[in-house]
Order: sequence, then C-alpha cells, then structure tokens
Amino acid sequence: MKKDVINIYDIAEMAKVSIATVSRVVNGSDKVSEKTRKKVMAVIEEVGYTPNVFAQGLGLNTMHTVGIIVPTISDLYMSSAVYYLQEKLRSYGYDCILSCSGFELDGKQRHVNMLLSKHVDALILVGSTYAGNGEHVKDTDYIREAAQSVPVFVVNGNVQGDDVYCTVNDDVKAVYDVTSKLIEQGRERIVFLTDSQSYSAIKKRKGYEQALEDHDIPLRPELEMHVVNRMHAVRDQLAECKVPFDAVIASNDEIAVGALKYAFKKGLMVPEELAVVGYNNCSIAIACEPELTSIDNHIEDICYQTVDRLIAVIEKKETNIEHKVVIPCELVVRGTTEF
Amino acid sequence: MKKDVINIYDIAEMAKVSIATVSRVVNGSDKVSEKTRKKVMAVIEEVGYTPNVFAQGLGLNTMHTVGIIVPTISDLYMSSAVYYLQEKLRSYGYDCILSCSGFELDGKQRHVNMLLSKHVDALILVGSTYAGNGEHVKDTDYIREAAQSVPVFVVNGNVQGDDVYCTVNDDVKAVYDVTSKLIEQGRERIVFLTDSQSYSAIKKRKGYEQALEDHDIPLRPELEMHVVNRMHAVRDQLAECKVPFDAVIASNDEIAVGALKYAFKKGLMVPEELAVVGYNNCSIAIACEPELTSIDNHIEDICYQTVDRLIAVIEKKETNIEHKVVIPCELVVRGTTEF
DNA sequence: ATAATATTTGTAAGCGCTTTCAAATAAGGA
DNA sequence: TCCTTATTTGAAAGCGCTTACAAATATTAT
Repeated sequence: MKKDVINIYDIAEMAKVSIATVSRVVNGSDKVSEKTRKKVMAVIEEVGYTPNVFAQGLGLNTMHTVGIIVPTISDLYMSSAVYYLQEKLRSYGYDCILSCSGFELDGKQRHVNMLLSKHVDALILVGSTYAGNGEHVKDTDYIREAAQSVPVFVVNGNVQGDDVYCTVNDDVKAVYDVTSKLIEQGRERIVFLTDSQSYSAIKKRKGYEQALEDHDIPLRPELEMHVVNRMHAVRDQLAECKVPFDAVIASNDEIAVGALKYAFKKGLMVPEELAVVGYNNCSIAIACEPELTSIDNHIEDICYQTVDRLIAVIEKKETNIEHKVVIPCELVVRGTTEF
Repeated sequence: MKKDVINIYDIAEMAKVSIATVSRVVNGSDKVSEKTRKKVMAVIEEVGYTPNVFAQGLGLNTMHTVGIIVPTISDLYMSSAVYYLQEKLRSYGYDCILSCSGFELDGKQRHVNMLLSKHVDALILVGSTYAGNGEHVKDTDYIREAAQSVPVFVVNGNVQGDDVYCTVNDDVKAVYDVTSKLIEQGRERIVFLTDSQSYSAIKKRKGYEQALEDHDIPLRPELEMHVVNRMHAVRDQLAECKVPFDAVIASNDEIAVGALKYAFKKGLMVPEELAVVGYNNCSIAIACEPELTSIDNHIEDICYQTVDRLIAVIEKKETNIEHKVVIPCELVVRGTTEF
C-alpha cells in the first residue's frame, strides 16, 4: 500500500548538493545561489517531493495547523463559522484540526488539551463561553491556561488574558435597536427567548432590557424565557405562557421558527398579531413562511477578522494586535415584522 | 509564551528507568512489569507529560489523524456527516483534519494531496463523486491514486479500487418506493428535482424512472428538472414549468422547501394539490409549514459504519473488509404528503 | 543449588528534517 | 597577481521518540 516515499537525501543526491541546501531551497529562505536553487527545484518538481511534516515539525515545532473547537457542528451557525475559518486559514497555508467538544466545560477542557498535545500553532474556540451570572467567571481559566502554550482566539465569546484574542458582535446594540423598533410600532409585550447563558446571549438580553427601560416599559420576567433549542419545544413552551404578547425576539433562527410554529398553531397572523425576529440569518430563516426577519451577525467577517489577527500573531510575532474586535450586526427585514 | 516542555528523558530520569521503558508504558504495549509501570505512570501523571507527536510520528509514521474532505460544510447534510464522523473517530482516539474542497474536481484533488502530505492515516471523502453520464468515470482516478498511499473511505459515493471503501444508501429503492406510493395515490405527474450529477443523484433518478416504468407511466423529460440548490431559485424555476404536475420529489430538503414556496406562491394546497417529498430529513424539513415528508438517509449509521471499517482496516490490518456497504433509507412521513 | 528458560530493562541506531558553524568558493581591492 | 571580505555550500549535531537487539534479572525445572 504505502509507496516508498522519497526524502531529502534522495533529492540531495539527485541534485548533487547537500541536504542542507535542499532544505534551504524548500524553505525558500536563506541565501542560495539562483543556479543551485533552479537545479534543486527541478529535481523536486520532477520527482514530486514533499517534506515529511513530522520531521519538519520536530525541527520547527510547528505544523502549520490550527485547532478549532466548536461545541457542535450540526448547527448552521457553527458550521458556517467553521467553513469560513478553515477557508481563510487555508488561504494562509494552514490546515485545521476540528474538534466538537459538546457544551460542557470538561469536554472543552479535554479537547483543548488534546489539541495542544498535537502541537497546533493556535487555537480557535467558537462561541458559548458560558458567563454564568453575567460576570466574568473562572470557567474560562482553562482558556487562559491554554494561552500559555499557544495563542487562543475566541469567536463570539469574551475572555480576558494575555494571549487570548476575541472577536465579537455588538449584540447589545443589535437587540436594543430591534427592540426599540418594535416598541415604536406600538408593541409592548415583547418576549425574549434564549437557549443559553452564553456571553452573546447575555449581551442580547442586555440590549432587550435596556430598550425596554429606555422606553419606560416595565420588564416582565414571564416574558424573558429560557427555552431548549428545538422548534417544537419552543412552540409548546410559548403556548404555556400565561401573559399575552405581540412580539418575539429569539436568540437564534431555530427558536424564532418555533415561535412561528406557535403562531401557526394558534392561528395568529404574522406579523400583524405577532412579530418575530430571529438571529444569525441562517438558511432556515428563508425556509419558513412568512420568511423570517433576522439579525445577521456577519459571521464571515468575524471569521476573517479572527484569522487575520491569528496569522499576524503567530507569524509576524506582532505584539500590538487588538485583543478584542467588535463586528456590527445587520438587521435583515423579511416578512415576520412590519418594519 | 511557550512554556518549557518536558520530554521522555526527563521522565526517564525522574522515574530512574530508561527512555525505552517510558516509551513502553506510554504506548501501553509490550511487557513492562507492573511495578515499574506504576512508578513511571506516577511520574507522568505528576508532571503531566504528553509525548511529542512529531517525534512519535517520525518513528511510527502515523499521527492518529484522518483527513476528511467535504465539498462544503455549510450544508446540513455535510455538517452532520462531519459531526458524526469526527465524534466516532475521536472515540477511537483519532483526530480529524477537515478540508472543504468545493465541488470542483481540481479542488478535491489538491486537497487530497495536501492531506496526504500531512501523513494522515486514512482519508474520508464525503459525497459528490460525480458520475458523469452514470458510468464509472475516471474523475475518480485521483481517489484510486490516493488509495495507494493510504486507505480511502467514500461516504455516499461509489468508487472502485483496491484500498477504496464505500458506504452508500439504497437511494434507488427509497425513491422507487416513494414514487410508487405517490402513483398509487393517483398522482401521475411527478416532478423529480435534483441539483447535481452525483452518484446518489443518479441513483435517485433511477428509482424514480423505474417506478414510473413499472407503473406504466410515461417518463416526461420536462418533469425531470435540474435546479440550483437555492430555495427561491427552485421556486421560480418550477413556476416556469409548462407542464402541470401534482407531486414533487426533491433530492434534498432545501430543494423541497423551494417547491413548497412555489406552492405557496401559486396558492396551491399542500398536500392536496401538490405533494412534496424531500431528502435527508434535516432540520429544515420541520421548519416549514406543513412540515416536510422526507427520506431519512440515516447519515449517522453511514458515518459509524464508515469509521468502524476504517479502524478495522488501519489498525487490525484486516483484509476482508467489505468494500461497499449499503445502508437503508427510511421514509419519514409529515404534512406534505397524504401517506 | 545450578542450568536452562522466560521476563524485564537498557543501549543505541535510526526516523527526516533544520540549523549552526566551519570550509569552500566567488568577488573585490591593492 | 595576491590577499581580504562577502557569499554559498556542506558536515554534523540535534529535535523526541520507537524499537531491534543485547544485557540483566527473575522464574522454573532438574
């Protein structure tokens, strides 16, 4: 099966130079006379030589690989994040090792350690750094610890630390704005639905609460609901809500569709009787009818920003890279609101 | 940043044994007396030693890593495949390097080579081995070539070759059955929608055509449509169909939802006036209203089957592993049909 | 108790590459 | 032309690990 693989010695011999010279031309660097470079390159091309990554790694202690940890990938938000991240990384010549850790802390911790032991050049953690009560909790200690070995980049999470870099959305503003818009259209009983206590969920809630406050609308705890991330469950949970409501803001599109299903079952007109706003603007948002107004978090921008800074950190050894970058969201208006 | 890393020599010294012994206990294998094993383990635990993968790789020429190549990951089918694959692989102690190659042949080829140069232990290709005219074409030559270096596993594609292993659905039967069911309910003008010429698309079409033939219904070419994989495009394309129709079978759920949107726009009753069947049974199938009847391809089973055989091949060096395994599909009935 | 055998441990030779340092060659100045 | 300096090359020492083989120790049979 394995076909004999040719190594640097073979090339050296064929090109009649030393292995050091071959190594130099392979790595582009250093001073090699144009003549010998051509000669060596010719041989390399001819036999199709690629250096052994292990040996290379042993020497350089890098494999041009970054580890990506997501809680799950069977979720449109996560999968598109992974897609953009790996695409951009590849454009810089880096591969990525993917790891789905689940949502639990110890899973994440384990996966971080596994990736570190693989000698990745950096780590990217996507989403869901639980923030507990809203404070900066020590659940993120393992991230800071990992950052002692390798720079860590957090997508849509907030972690402070020396070699930790975050890229986040301005979720507070996005939800504040859309809530305000609903209020200004005369809706006063706005449900806020979220499925987690993640950093971004907390920001979204803050935007919601702030908007109510600024418009002198009392906050009703019954309208701030915690749901599981499944459409039918959301639908049923809404059906049990005692207090009437005329709008729903959801922390992702799946939950929003659950709200739509609730309206459908109840026979409510959308958006007239119930306005619904989703989040992430993923493909599910246009699968339903009417199509979902959703807040687009520009995940593509977030990922590109993240990778750009990652490369800057690990390659150029730059030191003045921003530790936190905020990407704006954009409201995409469709049929579930009257905007 | 990088903290000093301790190596096998340190452990050997601390445990007062040779590095060979340390290596033995790390690799679990071989004969090491229980006493020394405990002693060494204690030291390892205490200082938290993990072997350097590069050095390990240099010796063993494996890194316990498999490469996964998907055309894209921002697609629910692909992302769940990746999810299940990597989950199962990890349970065997393997990591995976993910690579999104795009749908083009040369992209795939490039990505295969990149992964091979990373010394993966095996390669998994998901979906879309284009089959051209339905024959076994040489677009798959690069796969056979890759299989000379490392065993290759194809999920939902059909490639023959020495070290190539395939796991596929019985799509012919699934579509045959559902088409027959529609016909037996009196529907005669059934549209078949597909977005590709992939191996599985061809099987699906075959099932469709066979069912028509067996029920003496003439095949109408206008009803076999090739569409792009975007809901609105599908909707508009259906609107342009000159021939009337009363059922749609789509090669994935996204396309099926496009058909639903067509019905909605036209004011057609679903399922009474138009029945719709999707494929893959992904979350989008329950986002729409009525919810989509869809053929579940049991991607989880496919992935597990694939990984089980992969491990059997690369670890146990077994030789009588099946080269092709067929996983049955299951029709999940919801509101878009009258089954 | 001693020889013969089985078990455990250690020594040392790679694995393929990078890189320092010295040697060889080319270029420049007198 | 010969000597000094810049440039290009090569020899060799690792990087941290695995593993064949030899040495040492423990076990069993006689």
